[in-house]
Amino acid sequence: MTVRVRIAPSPTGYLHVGTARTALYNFLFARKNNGKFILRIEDTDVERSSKEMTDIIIESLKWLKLEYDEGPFFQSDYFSHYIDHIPELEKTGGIYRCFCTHEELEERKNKVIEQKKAWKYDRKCLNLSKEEIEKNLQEKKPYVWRVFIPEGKTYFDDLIHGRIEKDNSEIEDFIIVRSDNTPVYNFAVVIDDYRMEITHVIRGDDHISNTFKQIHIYRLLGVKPPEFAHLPLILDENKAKLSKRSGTVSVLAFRDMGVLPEAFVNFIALIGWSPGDNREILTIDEMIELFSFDRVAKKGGVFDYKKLEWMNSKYITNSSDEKLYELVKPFYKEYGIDIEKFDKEKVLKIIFSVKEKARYLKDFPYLTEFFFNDIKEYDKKGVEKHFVEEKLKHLKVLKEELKNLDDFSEHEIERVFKNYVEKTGIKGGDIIHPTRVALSGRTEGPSLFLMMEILGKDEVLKRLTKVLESDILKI
RNA sequence: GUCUCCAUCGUCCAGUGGUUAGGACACAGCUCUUUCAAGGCUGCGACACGGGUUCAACUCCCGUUGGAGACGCCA
Repeated sequence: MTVRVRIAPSPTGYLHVGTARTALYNFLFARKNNGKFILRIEDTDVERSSKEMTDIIIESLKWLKLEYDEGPFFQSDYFSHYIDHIPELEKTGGIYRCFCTHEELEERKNKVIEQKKAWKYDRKCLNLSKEEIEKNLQEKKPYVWRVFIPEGKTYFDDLIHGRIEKDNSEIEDFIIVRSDNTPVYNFAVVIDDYRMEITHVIRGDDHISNTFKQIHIYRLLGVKPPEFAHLPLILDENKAKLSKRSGTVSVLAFRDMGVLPEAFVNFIALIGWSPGDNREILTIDEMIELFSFDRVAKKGGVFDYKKLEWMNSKYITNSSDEKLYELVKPFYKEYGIDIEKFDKEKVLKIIFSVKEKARYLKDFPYLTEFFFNDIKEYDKKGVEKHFVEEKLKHLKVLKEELKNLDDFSEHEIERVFKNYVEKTGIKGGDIIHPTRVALSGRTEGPSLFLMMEILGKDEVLKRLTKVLESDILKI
């Protein structure tokens, strides 16, 4: 039997980090087993669902490169299919009409809660006589369909947790069809998973309590339930379920701050799963190769932004300059720099010069701004510390030596500096720091000699002259 | 409150009866060096508690405590 799994987000918000990881594990499991990975949009809540959100989900999945084999399917396209199963379910005697109104329910519920007891539907409509039902129907009283839960125990063997069991007395006669004749989630899921021949339901463990209910629907349908794998949740720093309140949870927000999709996928894969050894950096193919449910943790894991940052910086340094060039382009644009207007070879060198320092793609423009624009202001502390008479006088001499340098390359420049230091006996820093501030306005940045090579002889001399002849000295 | 799930460094993972309990992030320090959010090295730091089972428990069982999740005509 071919493995068929699905990711079933509801388009009521952005694609959540947790949903992304669930999608990833589904994807890995499908690829590992040569199965199919299917996208199904759970939009039975018509009021809260929207087209825009659906597009965002698809875009997010695309960005993560979690390509689905089938879909997207929309539950709203199948409303009638779900309801079609009602007569057959009714025949089993396992479901019944409930005419209780919200108000009645609320009232009875409050009474029970006042007594500090757990509320469960009290089955008021379970034993309605045929006549009463007919009468209600005649009066066009709205009703919902509920599933009758018999005595006994409900259990399933979870691929991650092992057997999970619950006494049926803890499960209420839940609703599967609303009074407006639309299916409620638990019902739609079962019908869809059945209809789509889903073999493995891989989802967050916040669905465990739903699973018990769904098993009863399968029972009434006379269908064997799929395998279940309930993933531990992703937590925030307070160890609560990661939610909008916790901070950034939208997958696209990570893209927009310059996280590489490969880094993101690698990072979330490792929350709740391990390749079996101490590897941290893995390609998607390695993950597919190594994926298995017995390497999935039972315990929820905290989303550690610092580690994501570290991992992203690793991926950035390991990316080629050419690839980075394309990735970084929009971030420069947003910063007001059109890198395409500059010599590409030069830009590639610029990217190379800082890629080990960047944590996010969005760091690049700031880190390299002085290559593209004139220096607007010099770091105050740097000026105080390095633009002092005795250091600048060396700078003046050095400038002349640089002027005579024909091969303005990193190594030749370095040689000039080394020679000068040797000749005069001053410390390297005494000349290097002032130069850096003069050329970039900053006290930190890429390797100085490489920076000078990239800037080019003319620009270097120009910037040095500007400092040496300006009134910065008189501060 | 009821039910369910869970429990190794601050965090993410290894460890499946006998280990000096391992790696990574973070943190601290040292170092390299021309700076740095980079590199290198070192350090700090955990088996929640109590009972069993066993020659032997971080590992198995039970309980306690703690945490989380679910308790919608939401998904």
